[in-house]
Amino acid sequence: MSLRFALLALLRVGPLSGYDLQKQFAESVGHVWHAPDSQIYPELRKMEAEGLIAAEEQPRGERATRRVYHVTDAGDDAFTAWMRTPLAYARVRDPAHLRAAYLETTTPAAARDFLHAHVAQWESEIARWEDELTRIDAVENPMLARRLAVTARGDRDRTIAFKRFTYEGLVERARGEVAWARRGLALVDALTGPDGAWAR
Amino acid sequence: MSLRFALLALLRVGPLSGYDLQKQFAESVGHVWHAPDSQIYPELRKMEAEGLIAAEEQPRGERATRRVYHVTDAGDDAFTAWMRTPLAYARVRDPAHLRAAYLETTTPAAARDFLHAHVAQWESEIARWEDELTRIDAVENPMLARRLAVTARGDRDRTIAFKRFTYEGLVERARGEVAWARRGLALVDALTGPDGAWAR
DNA sequence: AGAGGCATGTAATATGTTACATGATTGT
DNA sequence: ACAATCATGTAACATATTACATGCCTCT
Repeated sequence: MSLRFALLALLRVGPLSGYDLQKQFAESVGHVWHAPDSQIYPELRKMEAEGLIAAEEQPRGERATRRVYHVTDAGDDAFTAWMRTPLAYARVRDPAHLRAAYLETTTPAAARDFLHAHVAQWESEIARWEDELTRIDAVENPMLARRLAVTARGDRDRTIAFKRFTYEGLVERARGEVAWARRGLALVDALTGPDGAWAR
Repeated sequence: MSLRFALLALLRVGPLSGYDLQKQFAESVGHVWHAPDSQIYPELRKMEAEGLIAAEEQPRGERATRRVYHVTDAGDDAFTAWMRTPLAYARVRDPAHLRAAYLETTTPAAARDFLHAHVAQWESEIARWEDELTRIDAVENPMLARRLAVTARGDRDRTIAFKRFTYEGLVERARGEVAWARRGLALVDALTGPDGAWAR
């Protein structure tokens, strides 16, 4: 359900072809809401059918065409309406915490592997998001630059402020995950005997 | 994919009917991995077809029967194998952070509503999980009590320790969400003019 | 002529959500 | 007799994942 609003958010900045959209997606909203190309193209068609966006076909070379999408008034309304609607929170469904709850059923080695992987996973996400943060500060992100170009002076600070707010939140959450997993590693150590098996 | 392992984790403690399982689920693993009844019953049938669990039909009154499931050796193997397998991390897909990234496109009032709802959402989760934590300490949780009853003395501490570890992690993460949203509220205040609209 | 990127998808499968449906049994 | 709760699902739909498929255009 959120995918279409992520797409609308990008298209509201200016028209884009499906391909461009998909590329930009990966390096902006994609950090927050991942979607593969194979989901984006069909969703664009559906949104077109529902009148939220419209395509302009542009010739590309002799035979090929590309479809450049723009947001319709209906699409704009749908987006702003969504922004005013309470979010539907999904129930918790978290594989890492599910596994954590049963770590005593496996070996200390497997428990450590899991926790190390958790640290690595979130550290790599932190790296991506911090990278985004520095690019936000430098206004290097292509999508953000386009956005700021069409944005009135007074709005720029807000746009940047909420981007920073968003990514800082993600980074902090990820740091929490890392800290949690490290505490888990300490716990495994504390529960392990000198022979490497669980202490008795 | 994780649902079946959540179910196996519960059934490994001892046989349960689909109904009992579903009830216990809601107040143990369900805090970590939510699933509605309508997903549990079919999954049990699938797991039975795959030989991970087996059902024993018990008469209930004159006409009715209940199917009591237990874990087979194959199911036990599947569970321990899963515990040793690296977790597949899903890509980030987070509606709240998606919306946060575009808060400048709505009114300050709508932004505040969203952030207040975020605080409320996570505070209610915190309450549930902290409740679980006190019940873990009191060994009041029926599922945990059953589990400890079939668990050798030395394993009890570990079982409890990892449960605590899991729920503490959830609570901390949720606290992070609350703190983040509160910072967002302060940010909205800072960006709002005396007329209640965005400052220019 | 060939590589790399532009451009757009389909198909099959898995997973999850929502709403609906039905009837038996037990305790009051 | 009736309510609560035990007990087990089906159907329809929405969403997401993975793998595969196809062909043009531009630059070297």
